[in-house]
Amino acid sequence: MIREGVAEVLKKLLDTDDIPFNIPPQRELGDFSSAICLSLAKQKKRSPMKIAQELVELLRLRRPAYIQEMNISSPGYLNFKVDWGGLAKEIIPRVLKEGEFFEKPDSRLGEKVFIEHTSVNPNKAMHIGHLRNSVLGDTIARILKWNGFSIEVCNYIDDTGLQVVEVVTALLYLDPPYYQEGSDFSEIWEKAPADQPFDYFCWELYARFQNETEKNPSLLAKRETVLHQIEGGIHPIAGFAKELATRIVRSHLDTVAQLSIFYHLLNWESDIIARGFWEATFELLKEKGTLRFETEGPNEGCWVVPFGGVVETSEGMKSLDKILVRSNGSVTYTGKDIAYQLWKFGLLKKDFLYKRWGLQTDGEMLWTTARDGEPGDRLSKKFGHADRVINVIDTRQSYPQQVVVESLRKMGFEKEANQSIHLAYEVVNLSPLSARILGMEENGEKKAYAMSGRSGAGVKAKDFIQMVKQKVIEKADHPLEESVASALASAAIRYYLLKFTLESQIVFDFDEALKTTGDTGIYLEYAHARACSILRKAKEQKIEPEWRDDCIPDPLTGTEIGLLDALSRFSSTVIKISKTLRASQLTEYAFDLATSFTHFYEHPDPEADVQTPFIHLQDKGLQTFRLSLVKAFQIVMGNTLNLMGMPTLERI
RNA sequence: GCGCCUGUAGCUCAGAUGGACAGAGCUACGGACUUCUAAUCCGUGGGUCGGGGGUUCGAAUCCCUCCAGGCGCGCCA
Repeated sequence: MIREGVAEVLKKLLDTDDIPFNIPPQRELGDFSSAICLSLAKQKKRSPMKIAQELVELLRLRRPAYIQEMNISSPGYLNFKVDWGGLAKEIIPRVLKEGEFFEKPDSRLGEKVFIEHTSVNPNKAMHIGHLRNSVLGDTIARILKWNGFSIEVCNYIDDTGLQVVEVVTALLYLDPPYYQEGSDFSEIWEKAPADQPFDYFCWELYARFQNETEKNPSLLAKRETVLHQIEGGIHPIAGFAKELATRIVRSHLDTVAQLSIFYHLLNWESDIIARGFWEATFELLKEKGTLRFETEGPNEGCWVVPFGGVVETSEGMKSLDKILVRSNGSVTYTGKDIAYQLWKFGLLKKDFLYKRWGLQTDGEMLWTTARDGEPGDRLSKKFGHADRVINVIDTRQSYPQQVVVESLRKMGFEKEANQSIHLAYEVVNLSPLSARILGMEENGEKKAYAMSGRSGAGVKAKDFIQMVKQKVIEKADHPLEESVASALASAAIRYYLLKFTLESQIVFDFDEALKTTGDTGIYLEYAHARACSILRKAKEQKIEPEWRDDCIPDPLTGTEIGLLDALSRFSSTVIKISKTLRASQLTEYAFDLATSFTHFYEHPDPEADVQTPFIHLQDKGLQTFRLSLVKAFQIVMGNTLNLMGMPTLERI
């Protein structure tokens, strides 16, 4: 609010886009400053001090909002002192009045952002690495929605991939009774024990299958058969696989719902195949001249997108070109992904059929693509046809994602290619200690151990949620209600998974992840609940302050100013993140906001020997001001927590 | 071999567009609860920002190079 006002005036005066701001070394110089004159000195061929002097003169005439005083310091810094009283007069009543809509941008009708996240293979339980994906995607969706975009969140279900095939094969043929052609699968389903979650059962089964194939290669032949039966879509095993995947998807949805993560649509790969997306894409690719059929070389007999031909590497000759259709005629994952990306933008003349999956715990309907669904044009809502597409996928898939985007570009869909965003993040690994706790083999040198569904190595998401909940209960100094413990666990986990930058690999360590003090989601919840408690106590004592502009003290104390400053940075922070898509910038802000409040709470009068609780203040004007500031904090903190998908507890 | 990412305090990490003496949490040590919530707060200690060059009035930030680590370069997904 403050800096933006100054920046606006400076931009007009200087005809520049970028106005950098920073904090001066001494508080006496100003509340913030800019080194813009230093960087302009060269191009204007004048001394920075001269430019600064002139600018200050001009700025005094324009009077940017909330600026009390300006000065310059050597070698040419512009320093600004904020009129904190003036800011308080503007911001506090506005927060109180606007509540959850405080600083919310107008909706940008017509701008639709499609976000795909989670997309876990439906053949085993989720682990904490998958959670990072879901939490990132969900948070970005919330932030973009707040910024006025129309959003559609989708979870892609790869139900025809090898991973599902292997679990199906394992369930049918690893242990007796084995599947007999024509049987109704009831005996097969009974193999899953009733006292264990189905996704956990499959987690172990999948890992076991990997081991068993080494001893018993005939299983690989079985796998091959099952693969074709599922791909064909007609054999009863295809139906069985779909049912298995469906059960796992339910488990996944149940898992992420514990962290308040919901979707609009489930997209099944089997439907992409069944609805002929690939055939349409294949025609389009050929029509646009994007594809090449190889008649010689290592890719002989394949349809490829050229990306640099054949090169020599230390491992021999390799092709940089991307194969979309194998020599046996089958389509690769990247091929299907291009088709899917085209659909997301509404560039494909094919569509899914849709039906309702069910109501989610947030009260919203979840839709799914389905063979027996309705055509999209008969629905009240329209899926796909996005202006921008964000795919939340870990960084290991950067190359194939790039291929998808460049293929769109080669097809002439330049605009759509530019609006295709791969939100890449580093994976979650395990610390040596965590790996040891999980019973993984360590080689004693590595700093991080990759989780692996194949070997069954990893911290399962639901286990982790339960552990954090247990820890929260242990660490509390009073008994916690069940719902409060769950809410705190959810907040702690989301915060932990969001606070790292996208490029930062999370080396998961139980001690670190289970922390309940300091820079954690618990701290944020505690600050919010504390504000609620103050307001509740005040109400109980019949103190219900009515805001008046003349209640603003002069001068304000340092901690009051710190809190006002944090409140004023809310909107610019959220707007910035809608561009950078970096959720860690929101946790950073949230922690700063909570810290500012806690400091204000602990030391409202930092210079005084005694700190008087707000509800005991004799000065009713001051009491009104401080309680209003508490209320304003509680609202903005609540809004911030909502954007991160974290609960807003009124008491802990 | 080529490409991408990372290296900041004992540990885990922030430092968008280059700005004034580099920040936080944890840990260690010393303090503060008859009080609006101590899952908190205050204080102390702790750093040649991987090394070396360069650009610049100014570099953790940009360029080059070297070192160390991770990932990718499948007719897997």
